[in-house]
Amino acid sequence: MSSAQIAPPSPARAPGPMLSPALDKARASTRRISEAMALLQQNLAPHRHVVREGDVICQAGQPFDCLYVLNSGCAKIITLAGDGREQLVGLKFRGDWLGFDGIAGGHYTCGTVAVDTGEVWIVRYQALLAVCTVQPVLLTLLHSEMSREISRERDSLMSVCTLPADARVAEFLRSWADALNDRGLRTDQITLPLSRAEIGNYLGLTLETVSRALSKLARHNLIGFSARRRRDLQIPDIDALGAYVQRCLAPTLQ
Amino acid sequence: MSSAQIAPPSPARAPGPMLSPALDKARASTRRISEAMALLQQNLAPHRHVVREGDVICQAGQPFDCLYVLNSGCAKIITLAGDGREQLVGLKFRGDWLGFDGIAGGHYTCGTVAVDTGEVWIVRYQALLAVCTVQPVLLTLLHSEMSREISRERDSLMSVCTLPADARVAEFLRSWADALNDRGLRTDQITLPLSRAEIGNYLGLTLETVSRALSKLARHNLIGFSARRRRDLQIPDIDALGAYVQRCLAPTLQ
DNA sequence: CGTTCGATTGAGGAAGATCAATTAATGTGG
DNA sequence: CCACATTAATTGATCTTCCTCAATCGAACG
Repeated sequence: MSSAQIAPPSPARAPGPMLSPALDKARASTRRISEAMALLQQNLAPHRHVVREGDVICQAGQPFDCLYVLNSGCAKIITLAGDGREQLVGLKFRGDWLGFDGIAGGHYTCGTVAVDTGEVWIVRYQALLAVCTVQPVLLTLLHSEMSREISRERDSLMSVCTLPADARVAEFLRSWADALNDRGLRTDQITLPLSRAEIGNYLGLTLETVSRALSKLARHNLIGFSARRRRDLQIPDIDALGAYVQRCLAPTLQ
Repeated sequence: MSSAQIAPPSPARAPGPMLSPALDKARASTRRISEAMALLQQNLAPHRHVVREGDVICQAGQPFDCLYVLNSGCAKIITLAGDGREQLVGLKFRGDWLGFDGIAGGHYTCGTVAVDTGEVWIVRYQALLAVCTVQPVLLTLLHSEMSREISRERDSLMSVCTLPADARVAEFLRSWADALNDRGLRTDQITLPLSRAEIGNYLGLTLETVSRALSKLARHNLIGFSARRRRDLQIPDIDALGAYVQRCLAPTLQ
Protein backbone atom coordinates (compact mmCIF):
# COMPACT_ATOMS: atom_id res chain seq x y z
CA MET A 1 0.00 0.00 0.00
CA SER A 2 1.45 3.30 1.04
CA SER A 3 3.83 4.45 3.67
CA ALA A 4 1.01 4.98 6.16
CA GLN A 5 -2.42 3.62 6.80
CA ILE A 6 -5.66 5.38 6.09
CA ALA A 7 -6.59 7.54 9.03
CA PRO A 8 -9.69 6.72 11.03
CA PRO A 9 -12.66 8.66 9.67
CA SER A 10 -13.36 11.36 12.18
CA PRO A 11 -12.14 10.78 15.76
CA ALA A 12 -8.92 12.27 17.04
CA ARG A 13 -6.24 11.43 14.48
CA ALA A 14 -3.02 12.03 16.29
CA PRO A 15 -2.02 11.79 19.93
CA GLY A 16 -0.90 15.40 19.90
CA PRO A 17 -3.59 18.06 19.74
CA MET A 18 -4.50 18.63 16.08
CA LEU A 19 -5.61 22.20 15.71
CA SER A 20 -8.66 22.96 13.70
CA PRO A 21 -6.88 24.98 10.95
CA ALA A 22 -4.49 22.11 10.29
CA LEU A 23 -7.36 19.68 10.19
CA ASP A 24 -9.25 21.92 7.76
CA LYS A 25 -6.23 22.17 5.51
CA ALA A 26 -5.85 18.39 5.51
CA ARG A 27 -9.51 17.87 4.71
CA ALA A 28 -9.48 20.45 1.94
CA SER A 29 -6.32 18.99 0.39
CA THR A 30 -7.61 15.45 0.59
CA ARG A 31 -10.81 16.44 -1.15
CA ARG A 32 -8.99 18.46 -3.78
CA ILE A 33 -6.81 15.48 -4.63
CA SER A 34 -9.70 13.02 -4.69
CA GLU A 35 -11.68 15.29 -6.96
CA ALA A 36 -8.71 15.62 -9.27
CA MET A 37 -8.37 11.85 -9.50
CA ALA A 38 -12.08 11.48 -10.16
CA LEU A 39 -11.87 14.09 -12.90
CA LEU A 40 -9.06 12.20 -14.57
CA GLN A 41 -10.83 8.90 -14.32
CA GLN A 42 -14.08 10.20 -15.74
CA ASN A 43 -12.60 12.08 -18.64
CA LEU A 44 -9.67 9.97 -19.64
CA ALA A 45 -10.17 6.53 -18.15
CA PRO A 46 -6.38 6.30 -17.90
CA HIS A 47 -4.57 3.03 -18.07
CA ARG A 48 -3.81 1.87 -14.53
CA HIS A 49 -0.57 0.20 -13.68
CA VAL A 50 0.47 -1.39 -10.42
CA VAL A 51 4.07 -0.81 -9.44
CA ARG A 52 6.14 -2.41 -6.74
CA GLU A 53 9.15 -1.15 -4.86
CA GLY A 54 12.00 -0.53 -7.26
CA ASP A 55 9.91 -0.51 -10.42
CA VAL A 56 10.89 2.15 -12.90
CA ILE A 57 7.92 4.33 -13.75
CA CYS A 58 9.65 6.44 -16.30
CA GLN A 59 13.20 6.43 -17.51
CA ALA A 60 15.44 9.41 -18.20
CA GLY A 61 16.27 9.70 -21.87
CA GLN A 62 13.16 7.93 -23.13
CA PRO A 63 11.02 9.84 -25.63
CA PHE A 64 8.27 11.80 -23.95
CA ASP A 65 4.79 10.56 -24.60
CA CYS A 66 2.91 10.16 -21.34
CA LEU A 67 2.34 11.86 -18.06
CA TYR A 68 1.95 9.68 -15.00
CA VAL A 69 -0.27 10.32 -12.02
CA LEU A 70 0.27 8.50 -8.79
CA ASN A 71 -2.95 7.10 -7.38
CA SER A 72 -1.26 5.44 -4.46
CA GLY A 73 2.20 4.62 -3.22
CA CYS A 74 5.27 6.76 -3.30
CA ALA A 75 7.90 7.47 -5.94
CA LYS A 76 11.29 9.14 -6.08
CA ILE A 77 12.58 11.32 -8.89
CA ILE A 78 16.25 11.08 -9.74
CA THR A 79 18.32 13.19 -12.07
CA LEU A 80 21.56 11.91 -13.46
CA ALA A 81 24.24 14.35 -14.53
CA GLY A 82 26.47 13.69 -17.50
CA ASP A 83 29.39 13.00 -15.16
CA GLY A 84 27.53 10.38 -13.16
CA ARG A 85 26.34 12.45 -10.21
CA GLU A 86 22.95 11.27 -9.08
CA GLN A 87 20.50 13.49 -7.31
CA LEU A 88 17.17 12.69 -5.74
CA VAL A 89 15.16 15.79 -6.63
CA GLY A 90 11.67 14.95 -5.56
CA LEU A 91 9.27 12.63 -3.82
CA LYS A 92 5.77 12.02 -5.11
CA PHE A 93 2.56 10.85 -3.49
CA ARG A 94 -1.06 10.23 -4.44
CA GLY A 95 -2.28 12.91 -6.80
CA ASP A 96 1.18 13.99 -7.89
CA TRP A 97 2.09 14.02 -11.55
CA LEU A 98 5.27 12.72 -13.10
CA GLY A 99 6.95 13.42 -16.39
CA PHE A 100 6.50 17.18 -16.79
CA ASP A 101 10.21 17.48 -17.40
CA GLY A 102 9.78 15.67 -20.71
CA ILE A 103 7.46 18.18 -22.31
CA ALA A 104 10.02 20.79 -23.29
CA GLY A 105 12.66 18.62 -24.87
CA GLY A 106 10.65 15.63 -26.02
CA HIS A 107 12.57 13.32 -23.70
CA TYR A 108 12.29 12.68 -20.00
CA THR A 109 15.22 14.21 -18.18
CA CYS A 110 14.62 12.41 -14.90
CA GLY A 111 14.10 8.86 -13.84
CA THR A 112 11.19 7.95 -11.60
CA VAL A 113 11.22 4.87 -9.41
CA ALA A 114 8.54 3.52 -7.11
CA VAL A 115 9.71 3.20 -3.53
CA ASP A 116 6.48 1.58 -2.45
CA THR A 117 3.78 -0.59 -3.87
CA GLY A 118 1.30 1.66 -5.61
CA GLU A 119 -0.79 2.41 -8.64
CA VAL A 120 0.17 4.71 -11.47
CA TRP A 121 -2.26 6.15 -13.95
CA ILE A 122 -0.85 6.62 -17.39
CA VAL A 123 -2.07 9.57 -19.41
CA ARG A 124 -1.05 10.14 -22.99
CA TYR A 125 -0.11 13.78 -23.24
CA GLN A 126 -1.75 14.31 -26.61
CA ALA A 127 -4.93 12.61 -25.46
CA LEU A 128 -4.96 14.80 -22.39
CA LEU A 129 -4.60 17.94 -24.50
CA ALA A 130 -7.43 16.79 -26.73
CA VAL A 131 -9.76 16.28 -23.80
CA CYS A 132 -8.71 19.61 -22.32
CA THR A 133 -10.27 21.42 -25.26
CA VAL A 134 -13.71 20.18 -24.25
CA GLN A 135 -13.07 19.99 -20.52
CA PRO A 136 -11.18 23.10 -19.45
CA VAL A 137 -11.16 22.03 -15.79
CA LEU A 138 -8.61 19.43 -16.78
CA LEU A 139 -6.35 22.09 -18.20
CA THR A 140 -6.64 24.03 -14.99
CA LEU A 141 -5.70 20.89 -13.10
CA LEU A 142 -2.69 20.25 -15.33
CA HIS A 143 -1.42 23.78 -14.90
CA SER A 144 -2.02 23.73 -11.17
CA GLU A 145 0.02 20.59 -10.81
CA MET A 146 2.89 22.00 -12.82
CA SER A 147 2.72 25.18 -10.81
CA ARG A 148 2.72 23.27 -7.55
CA GLU A 149 5.72 21.28 -8.73
CA ILE A 150 7.65 24.48 -9.38
CA SER A 151 6.85 25.80 -5.93
CA ARG A 152 7.79 22.57 -4.23
CA GLU A 153 11.12 22.50 -6.03
CA ARG A 154 11.81 26.02 -4.81
CA ASP A 155 11.01 25.02 -1.26
CA SER A 156 13.55 22.23 -1.51
CA LEU A 157 16.19 24.65 -2.70
CA MET A 158 15.41 26.99 0.16
CA SER A 159 15.74 24.18 2.71
CA VAL A 160 19.04 23.01 1.32
CA CYS A 161 20.45 26.52 1.09
CA THR A 162 19.33 27.97 4.38
CA LEU A 163 18.98 25.21 6.97
CA PRO A 164 21.72 23.49 9.00
CA ALA A 165 21.81 19.70 8.89
CA ASP A 166 19.61 18.95 11.89
CA ALA A 167 16.94 21.39 10.79
CA ARG A 168 17.08 20.06 7.26
CA VAL A 169 16.27 16.56 8.43
CA ALA A 170 13.53 17.82 10.74
CA GLU A 171 12.04 19.86 7.94
CA PHE A 172 12.20 16.84 5.66
CA LEU A 173 10.18 14.80 8.14
CA ARG A 174 7.76 17.65 8.68
CA SER A 175 7.09 18.05 4.98
CA TRP A 176 6.74 14.30 4.57
CA ALA A 177 4.16 14.19 7.34
CA ASP A 178 2.50 17.18 5.75
CA ALA A 179 2.22 15.35 2.46
CA LEU A 180 0.63 12.36 4.17
CA ASN A 181 -1.68 14.63 6.08
CA ASP A 182 -2.81 16.26 2.86
CA ARG A 183 -3.79 12.82 1.63
CA GLY A 184 -5.78 11.79 4.66
CA LEU A 185 -3.15 9.39 5.91
CA ARG A 186 -1.90 8.95 9.44
CA THR A 187 1.11 10.99 10.36
CA ASP A 188 1.73 9.81 13.88
CA GLN A 189 3.23 6.56 12.64
CA ILE A 190 5.10 6.64 9.33
CA THR A 191 7.45 4.47 7.36
CA LEU A 192 10.23 6.07 5.38
CA PRO A 193 10.75 3.96 2.27
CA LEU A 194 14.13 5.60 1.76
CA SER A 195 17.53 4.64 3.08
CA ARG A 196 19.57 7.12 5.09
CA ALA A 197 21.79 7.46 2.06
CA GLU A 198 18.86 8.46 -0.13
CA ILE A 199 17.59 10.98 2.40
CA GLY A 200 21.10 12.36 2.61
CA ASN A 201 21.36 12.62 -1.14
CA TYR A 202 18.05 14.47 -1.27
CA LEU A 203 19.12 16.90 1.45
CA GLY A 204 22.72 17.39 0.42
CA LEU A 205 24.07 15.55 3.47
CA THR A 206 25.93 12.33 4.10
CA LEU A 207 24.11 9.31 5.43
CA GLU A 208 26.00 9.56 8.72
CA THR A 209 24.83 13.11 9.25
CA VAL A 210 21.23 12.05 8.57
CA SER A 211 21.55 9.20 11.02
CA ARG A 212 22.99 11.46 13.69
CA ALA A 213 20.26 14.05 13.11
CA LEU A 214 17.55 11.41 13.46
CA SER A 215 19.11 10.10 16.65
CA LYS A 216 19.20 13.62 18.02
CA LEU A 217 15.54 14.19 17.14
CA ALA A 218 14.70 10.96 18.93
CA ARG A 219 16.74 12.05 21.94
CA HIS A 220 14.67 15.24 22.06
CA ASN A 221 11.50 13.12 21.75
CA LEU A 222 10.51 14.86 18.54
CA ILE A 223 10.38 11.49 16.85
CA GLY A 224 10.34 7.95 18.15
CA PHE A 225 11.79 4.86 16.54
CA SER A 226 9.69 1.75 16.18
CA ALA A 227 10.79 -1.23 18.23
CA ARG A 228 11.62 -3.40 15.24
CA ARG A 229 12.67 -1.22 12.30
CA ARG A 230 14.62 2.02 12.32
CA ARG A 231 12.69 3.18 9.27
CA ASP A 232 9.37 3.18 11.07
CA LEU A 233 9.00 6.24 13.16
CA GLN A 234 6.43 7.98 15.27
CA ILE A 235 5.91 11.70 15.03
CA PRO A 236 3.92 12.65 18.10
CA ASP A 237 3.61 16.31 17.16
CA ILE A 238 4.28 17.68 13.69
CA ASP A 239 4.28 21.28 14.80
CA ALA A 240 7.03 20.51 17.29
CA LEU A 241 9.23 19.60 14.32
CA GLY A 242 8.57 23.00 12.79
CA ALA A 243 9.39 24.65 16.09
CA TYR A 244 12.64 22.69 16.23
CA VAL A 245 13.61 24.00 12.80
CA GLN A 246 13.08 27.52 14.05
CA ARG A 247 15.11 26.79 17.16
CA CYS A 248 18.00 25.61 14.97
CA LEU A 249 17.88 28.92 13.15
CA ALA A 250 17.81 31.05 16.29
CA PRO A 251 21.37 31.81 17.42
CA THR A 252 20.41 32.02 21.09
CA LEU A 253 20.09 28.93 23.30
CA GLN A 254 19.74 25.38 22.08
CA MET B 1 20.01 47.10 -21.67
CA SER B 2 21.11 43.65 -20.72
CA SER B 3 24.04 42.20 -18.92
CA ALA B 4 25.91 41.75 -22.19
CA GLN B 5 26.00 43.27 -25.62
CA ILE B 6 24.56 41.73 -28.73
CA ALA B 7 27.11 39.46 -30.29
CA PRO B 8 28.59 40.39 -33.66
CA PRO B 9 26.60 38.72 -36.45
CA SER B 10 28.79 35.97 -37.80
CA PRO B 11 32.54 36.32 -37.22
CA ALA B 12 34.31 34.54 -34.41
CA ARG B 13 32.42 35.30 -31.20
CA ALA B 14 34.82 34.39 -28.48
CA PRO B 15 38.60 34.34 -28.24
CA GLY B 16 38.53 30.69 -27.32
CA PRO B 17 37.64 28.18 -30.01
CA MET B 18 33.85 27.88 -30.21
CA LEU B 19 33.02 24.42 -31.41
CA SER B 20 30.38 23.95 -34.03
CA PRO B 21 27.94 21.96 -31.85
CA ALA B 22 27.93 24.71 -29.23
CA LEU B 23 27.39 27.27 -31.93
CA ASP B 24 24.53 25.27 -33.38
CA LYS B 25 22.91 24.97 -29.99
CA ALA B 26 23.17 28.69 -29.43
CA ARG B 27 21.69 29.47 -32.84
CA ALA B 28 18.84 27.01 -32.36
CA SER B 29 18.03 28.36 -28.91
CA THR B 30 18.16 31.95 -30.03
CA ARG B 31 15.78 31.22 -32.86
CA ARG B 32 13.46 29.23 -30.64
CA ILE B 33 13.22 32.12 -28.20
CA SER B 34 12.73 34.72 -30.91
CA GLU B 35 9.98 32.67 -32.49
CA ALA B 36 8.29 32.27 -29.13
CA MET B 37 8.35 36.01 -28.57
CA ALA B 38 6.98 36.63 -32.06
CA LEU B 39 4.20 34.15 -31.41
CA LEU B 40 3.24 35.94 -28.24
CA GLN B 41 3.31 39.32 -29.86
CA GLN B 42 1.20 38.28 -32.83
CA ASN B 43 -1.46 36.46 -30.86
CA LEU B 44 -1.72 38.44 -27.68
CA ALA B 45 -0.18 41.82 -28.32
CA PRO B 46 0.83 41.82 -24.67
CA HIS B 47 1.21 45.01 -22.72
CA ARG B 48 4.87 45.96 -22.62
CA HIS B 49 6.45 47.42 -19.55
CA VAL B 50 9.93 48.80 -19.12
CA VAL B 51 11.58 47.98 -15.82
CA ARG B 52 14.71 49.35 -14.27
CA GLU B 53 17.09 47.83 -11.76
CA GLY B 54 15.30 47.14 -8.51
CA ASP B 55 11.77 47.39 -9.92
CA VAL B 56 9.39 44.78 -8.59
CA ILE B 57 7.86 42.81 -11.44
CA CYS B 58 5.60 40.72 -9.31
CA GLN B 59 5.11 40.57 -5.59
CA ALA B 60 4.73 37.49 -3.42
CA GLY B 61 1.30 37.30 -1.89
CA GLN B 62 -0.47 39.30 -4.58
CA PRO B 63 -3.44 37.64 -6.26
CA PHE B 64 -2.46 35.77 -9.38
CA ASP B 65 -3.73 37.24 -12.60
CA CYS B 66 -0.91 37.58 -15.07
CA LEU B 67 2.11 35.78 -16.36
CA TYR B 68 5.13 37.84 -17.28
CA VAL B 69 7.58 37.20 -20.07
CA LEU B 70 10.95 38.86 -20.11
CA ASN B 71 11.76 40.36 -23.48
CA SER B 72 15.06 41.81 -22.33
CA GLY B 73 17.00 42.37 -19.17
CA CYS B 74 17.40 40.06 -16.26
CA ALA B 75 15.32 39.32 -13.18
CA LYS B 76 15.77 37.46 -9.93
CA ILE B 77 13.14 35.36 -8.20
CA ILE B 78 13.07 35.42 -4.43
CA THR B 79 11.07 33.29 -2.03
CA LEU B 80 10.45 34.45 1.47
CA ALA B 81 9.78 31.92 4.21
CA GLY B 82 7.38 32.61 7.03
CA ASP B 83 10.28 33.01 9.43
CA GLY B 84 12.02 35.64 7.33
CA ARG B 85 14.54 33.50 5.49
CA GLU B 86 15.04 34.82 1.98
CA GLN B 87 16.16 32.65 -0.88
CA LEU B 88 17.08 33.56 -4.41
CA VAL B 89 15.64 30.63 -6.34
CA GLY B 90 16.02 31.64 -9.94
CA LEU B 91 17.39 33.99 -12.52
CA LYS B 92 15.46 34.86 -15.64
CA PHE B 93 16.47 36.15 -19.05
CA ARG B 94 14.84 37.00 -22.38
CA GLY B 95 12.14 34.51 -23.22
CA ASP B 96 11.71 33.28 -19.67
CA TRP B 97 8.31 33.36 -18.05
CA LEU B 98 7.50 34.54 -14.56
CA GLY B 99 4.58 33.89 -12.27
CA PHE B 100 3.89 30.19 -12.82
CA ASP B 101 4.00 29.70 -9.07
CA GLY B 102 0.79 31.68 -8.72
CA ILE B 103 -1.38 29.39 -10.82
CA ALA B 104 -1.99 26.68 -8.24
CA GLY B 105 -2.88 28.77 -5.23
CA GLY B 106 -4.24 31.90 -6.82
CA HIS B 107 -1.46 33.99 -5.30
CA TYR B 108 2.14 34.49 -6.29
CA THR B 109 4.42 32.73 -3.88
CA CYS B 110 7.62 34.40 -5.04
CA GLY B 111 8.75 37.92 -5.59
CA THR B 112 10.42 38.91 -8.83
CA VAL B 113 12.73 41.87 -9.10
CA ALA B 114 14.52 43.29 -12.13
CA VAL B 115 18.28 43.38 -11.70
CA ASP B 116 18.77 45.13 -15.00
CA THR B 117 16.95 47.51 -17.26
CA GLY B 118 14.65 45.48 -19.42
CA GLU B 119 11.23 44.99 -20.89
CA VAL B 120 8.52 42.76 -19.49
CA TRP B 121 5.53 41.57 -21.44
CA ILE B 122 2.42 41.17 -19.38
CA VAL B 123 0.02 38.39 -20.32
CA ARG B 124 -3.30 37.92 -18.60
CA TYR B 125 -3.56 34.25 -17.81
CA GLN B 126 -7.22 33.97 -18.76
CA ALA B 127 -6.63 35.80 -22.01
CA LEU B 128 -3.75 33.46 -22.77
CA LEU B 129 -5.92 30.41 -22.16
CA ALA B 130 -8.61 31.83 -24.40
CA VAL B 131 -6.17 32.34 -27.24
CA CYS B 132 -4.70 28.89 -26.68
CA THR B 133 -7.97 27.30 -27.69
CA VAL B 134 -7.61 28.72 -31.20
CA GLN B 135 -3.84 28.70 -31.32
CA PRO B 136 -2.59 25.42 -29.85
CA VAL B 137 1.04 26.32 -30.51
CA LEU B 138 0.74 28.81 -27.71
CA LEU B 139 -0.34 26.09 -25.31
CA THR B 140 2.64 24.03 -26.36
CA LEU B 141 4.84 27.02 -25.67
CA LEU B 142 3.31 27.58 -22.24
CA HIS B 143 3.77 23.97 -21.26
CA SER B 144 7.30 23.88 -22.58
CA GLU B 145 8.24 26.88 -20.54
CA MET B 146 6.77 25.40 -17.37
CA SER B 147 8.52 22.13 -18.11
CA ARG B 148 11.81 23.91 -18.67
CA GLU B 149 11.38 25.77 -15.41
CA ILE B 150 10.94 22.51 -13.53
CA SER B 151 14.09 21.07 -15.07
CA ARG B 152 16.12 24.17 -14.34
CA GLU B 153 15.04 24.13 -10.73
CA ARG B 154 16.18 20.53 -10.46
CA ASP B 155 19.53 21.42 -11.93
CA SER B 156 19.95 24.07 -9.26
CA LEU B 157 19.19 21.56 -6.55
CA MET B 158 21.70 19.15 -8.01
CA SER B 159 24.42 21.82 -8.07
CA VAL B 160 23.79 22.87 -4.51
CA CYS B 161 23.65 19.29 -3.25
CA THR B 162 26.57 17.76 -5.08
CA LEU B 163 29.17 20.43 -5.81
CA PRO B 164 31.80 21.91 -3.48
CA ALA B 165 31.91 25.68 -3.18
CA ASP B 166 34.46 26.42 -5.91
CA ALA B 167 32.70 24.18 -8.39
CA ARG B 168 29.35 25.66 -7.50
CA VAL B 169 30.54 29.15 -8.34
CA ALA B 170 32.19 27.95 -11.54
CA GLU B 171 29.03 26.12 -12.54
CA PHE B 172 27.01 29.23 -11.78
CA LEU B 173 29.14 31.27 -14.16
CA ARG B 174 29.03 28.54 -16.75
CA SER B 175 25.27 28.36 -16.69
CA TRP B 176 25.00 32.13 -16.76
CA ALA B 177 27.20 32.25 -19.83
CA ASP B 178 25.14 29.44 -21.30
CA ALA B 179 21.97 31.43 -20.81
CA LEU B 180 23.50 34.42 -22.56
CA ASN B 181 24.78 32.21 -25.32
CA ASP B 182 21.31 30.79 -25.86
CA ARG B 183 20.08 34.33 -26.39
CA GLY B 184 22.70 35.33 -28.90
CA LEU B 185 24.59 37.53 -26.47
CA ARG B 186 28.31 37.76 -25.93
CA THR B 187 29.71 35.50 -23.29
CA ASP B 188 33.34 36.47 -23.32
CA GLN B 189 32.61 39.70 -21.46
CA ILE B 190 29.74 39.67 -18.98
CA THR B 191 28.40 41.76 -16.17
CA LEU B 192 26.93 40.09 -13.13
CA PRO B 193 24.12 42.32 -11.89
CA LEU B 194 24.19 40.52 -8.55
CA SER B 195 26.22 41.23 -5.45
CA ARG B 196 28.46 38.56 -3.97
CA ALA B 197 25.92 38.20 -1.20
CA GLU B 198 23.13 37.47 -3.69
CA ILE B 199 25.21 34.93 -5.55
CA GLY B 200 26.04 33.32 -2.23
CA ASN B 201 22.42 33.21 -1.24
CA TYR B 202 21.52 31.57 -4.55
CA LEU B 203 24.26 28.97 -4.16
CA GLY B 204 23.95 28.31 -0.45
CA LEU B 205 27.30 29.93 0.34
CA THR B 206 28.48 33.01 2.19
CA LEU B 207 29.58 36.08 0.29
CA GLU B 208 33.16 35.56 1.48
CA THR B 209 33.24 32.08 0.02
CA VAL B 210 31.92 33.37 -3.29
CA SER B 211 34.54 36.10 -3.33
CA ARG B 212 37.32 33.62 -2.60
CA ALA B 213 36.06 31.25 -5.26
CA LEU B 214 35.99 34.02 -7.85
CA SER B 215 39.51 35.10 -6.90
CA LYS B 216 40.66 31.51 -7.26
CA LEU B 217 39.05 31.20 -10.70
CA ALA B 218 40.80 34.39 -11.71
CA ARG B 219 44.10 33.04 -10.38
CA HIS B 220 43.64 29.99 -12.60
CA ASN B 221 42.81 32.29 -15.53
CA LEU B 222 39.39 30.76 -15.95
CA ILE B 223 37.90 34.20 -15.56
CA GLY B 224 39.33 37.68 -15.66
CA PHE B 225 38.22 40.77 -13.79
CA SER B 226 37.63 44.01 -15.62
CA ALA B 227 40.00 46.83 -14.80
CA ARG B 228 37.35 49.08 -13.29
CA ARG B 229 34.57 46.97 -11.79
CA ARG B 230 34.81 43.60 -10.04
CA ARG B 231 31.39 42.66 -11.37
CA ASP B 232 32.49 42.77 -14.98
CA LEU B 233 34.30 39.67 -15.92
CA GLN B 234 35.76 37.98 -18.93
CA ILE B 235 35.22 34.32 -19.59
CA PRO B 236 37.78 33.33 -22.20
CA ASP B 237 36.58 29.74 -22.46
CA ILE B 238 33.23 28.50 -21.19
CA ASP B 239 34.12 24.85 -21.59
CA ALA B 240 37.13 25.35 -19.35
CA LEU B 241 34.73 26.26 -16.56
CA GLY B 242 32.91 22.98 -17.05
CA ALA B 243 36.20 21.14 -17.01
CA TYR B 244 37.10 22.90 -13.77
CA VAL B 245 33.84 21.70 -12.19
CA GLN B 246 34.78 18.16 -13.10
CA ARG B 247 38.26 18.63 -11.73
CA CYS B 248 36.76 19.73 -8.40
CA LEU B 249 34.76 16.52 -8.30
CA ALA B 250 37.70 14.27 -9.06
CA PRO B 251 39.44 13.29 -5.82
CA THR B 252 42.85 12.98 -7.45
CA LEU B 253 45.11 15.97 -8.07
CA GLN B 254 43.90 19.57 -7.98
C1' DC C 1 24.22 -19.80 10.49
C1' DG C 2 27.11 -17.06 8.08
C1' DT C 3 26.77 -13.22 4.68
C1' DT C 4 25.35 -8.93 3.21
C1' DC C 5 23.45 -4.63 3.57
C1' DG C 6 21.75 -0.74 6.31
C1' DA C 7 22.21 1.98 10.40
C1' DT C 8 24.62 3.78 14.37
C1' DT C 9 28.35 5.84 16.70
C1' DG C 10 33.04 7.59 17.45
C1' DA C 11 37.46 10.04 16.24
C1' DG C 12 39.90 13.00 13.26
C1' DG C 13 40.20 16.19 9.50
C1' DA C 14 38.72 19.50 5.96
C1' DA C 15 35.60 22.67 3.89
C1' DG C 16 33.33 26.46 4.64
C1' DA C 17 31.29 29.90 8.13
C1' DT C 18 32.20 33.58 11.16
C1' DC C 19 34.62 37.46 12.76
C1' DA C 20 37.44 41.24 11.71
C1' DA C 21 40.33 44.40 9.20
C1' DT C 22 41.47 46.57 4.83
C1' DT C 23 40.65 48.20 0.26
C1' DA C 24 37.85 49.49 -3.51
C1' DA C 25 33.69 51.43 -5.51
C1' DT C 26 29.58 54.49 -5.18
C1' DG C 27 27.17 58.16 -3.75
C1' DT C 28 26.33 62.96 -1.36
C1' DG C 29 26.60 67.59 -0.13
C1' DG C 30 29.45 71.37 -0.14
C1' DC D 1 35.40 68.72 -8.42
C1' DC D 2 36.64 67.26 -3.97
C1' DA D 3 36.16 65.55 0.98
C1' DC D 4 33.35 62.57 3.18
C1' DA D 5 30.15 58.84 4.16
C1' DT D 6 28.37 54.44 2.73
C1' DT D 7 28.20 50.23 0.81
C1' DA D 8 30.51 46.28 -1.74
C1' DA D 9 34.44 43.27 -2.15
C1' DT D 10 38.69 41.18 -0.72
C1' DT D 11 41.64 38.82 2.33
C1' DG D 12 43.24 36.78 6.64
C1' DA D 13 42.66 34.20 11.15
C1' DT D 14 39.95 31.35 13.80
C1' DC D 15 36.21 28.33 14.85
C1' DT D 16 32.28 25.30 13.77
C1' DT D 17 29.91 22.12 11.19
C1' DC D 18 29.82 18.50 8.59
C1' DC D 19 32.44 15.00 6.00
C1' DT D 20 35.53 11.09 5.98
C1' DC D 21 37.18 6.99 7.74
C1' DA D 22 36.48 3.18 10.67
C1' DA D 23 34.44 -0.01 13.86
C1' DT D 24 30.29 -2.09 15.66
C1' DC D 25 25.66 -3.59 15.69
C1' DG D 26 21.40 -5.22 13.88
C1' DA D 27 18.16 -6.92 10.50
C1' DA D 28 17.16 -9.39 6.32
C1' DC D 29 18.26 -13.26 3.37
C1' DG D 30 19.93 -17.17 1.21
